[in-house]
Amino acid sequence: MAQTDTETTDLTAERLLKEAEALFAKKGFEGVSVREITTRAKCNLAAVNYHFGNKKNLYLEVFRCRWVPRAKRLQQHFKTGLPPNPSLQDLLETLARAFLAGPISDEDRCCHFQLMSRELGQPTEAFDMVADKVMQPFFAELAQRFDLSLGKDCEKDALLLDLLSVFAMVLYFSFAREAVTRITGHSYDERFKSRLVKQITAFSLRGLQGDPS
Amino acid sequence: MAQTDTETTDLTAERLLKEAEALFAKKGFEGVSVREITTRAKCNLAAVNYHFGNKKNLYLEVFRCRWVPRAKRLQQHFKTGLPPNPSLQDLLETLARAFLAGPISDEDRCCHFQLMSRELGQPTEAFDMVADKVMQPFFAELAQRFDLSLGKDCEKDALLLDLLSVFAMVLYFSFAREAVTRITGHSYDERFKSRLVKQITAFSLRGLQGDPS
DNA sequence: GTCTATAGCAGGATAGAC
DNA sequence: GTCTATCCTGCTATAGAC
Repeated sequence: MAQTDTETTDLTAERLLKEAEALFAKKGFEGVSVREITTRAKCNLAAVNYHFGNKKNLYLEVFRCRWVPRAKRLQQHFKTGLPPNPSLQDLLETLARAFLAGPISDEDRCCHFQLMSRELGQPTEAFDMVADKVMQPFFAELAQRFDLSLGKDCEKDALLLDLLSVFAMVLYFSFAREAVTRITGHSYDERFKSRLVKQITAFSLRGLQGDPS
Repeated sequence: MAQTDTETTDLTAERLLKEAEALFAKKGFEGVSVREITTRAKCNLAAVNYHFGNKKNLYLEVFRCRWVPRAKRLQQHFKTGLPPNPSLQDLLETLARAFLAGPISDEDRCCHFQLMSRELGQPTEAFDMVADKVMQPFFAELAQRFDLSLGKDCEKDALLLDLLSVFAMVLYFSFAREAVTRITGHSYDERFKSRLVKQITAFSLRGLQGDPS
């Protein structure tokens, strides 16, 4: 019912955003044509320019309207999935599971991390938004939570590098599926994804605290 | 002196490969035009088609003639950098240092990992070559070396996942420099790169063996 | 808000002179 | 082996009918 003026009930624009996201993730900004996007979205070639002004702005809106909200949802899922007084292992396992096997479709997950890794390697304007709205606040919050569980002997700097290391694994196992499959021989079924969550949890738990016993 | 017939003294082709690699790494295959490559290589537009047939084949030759040899050099540097009876820490530190601060220019290093991460996320024909000629043999060799240092209680499967986890960090800290800089506030000077080597070594050492004491 | 039609340009590739 | 000139396709973006 109540809707802002910028986000009216515009099914065409929604379809465009959806298809554009999938294609940008798969082929990159330059690898996709407006024609391909509009064809897939079953609308007219001119629709991109009408709704978003130009191709580049469509790309930015994909991040604004789809990527950032999904990232927030994943963060939320992590938070609500935590037990009351989470141990370090709880934190790591809930985190890994939220990102690797969280409450979104596998297709969306691939899409999400593909777009992310493209921006990580080749930052554009979208990266600024992601860094400000998603990465910085989330890492700040994570740092706090882990700080509590780790005791007092860790400097801020070291903790951030540790968190980045954990994040590196999450990202790698999400976006380099083909390579992981080649090396390990496993395909990404539910069983293997669960195995990966355990791997990241166990490896990081030891990595973070040194001695688990 | 002795030269194969496919790799004659062709300075233009060399320049093309060099400039093409830098541009493909920076902007991706679709983001670069043949015109841009030939302009940078200070040669004629037709040179790409004359020497390599077409743009796609130039991309493949970049991997064949530059990427794979560089990867082999890095692997070699890792091997010769190891002490006679390497401990687990020796293995990890030498490995991390070879890739993060090894015997190539920083420009080449960025280039190398950018191309790699593009192929990891979006495998093309080049990925097959890299997987067969570089990844598979290197991981097999690493698995052997780490197996010796770790004792008998590790299954092959778990070891591979551990190695992939280490590799995930190496890759992430190499190709996501912008994000790492935003989160940590550090720029990639020699000091910070050394810090990263220590981080990966220490984190992985604990992650791999559980109890460092 | 959606369409067709098209302007205007940049892209990869090639032919043929030198 | 290198050049110029050019073909032709495909692209983004826009104008204007409906």
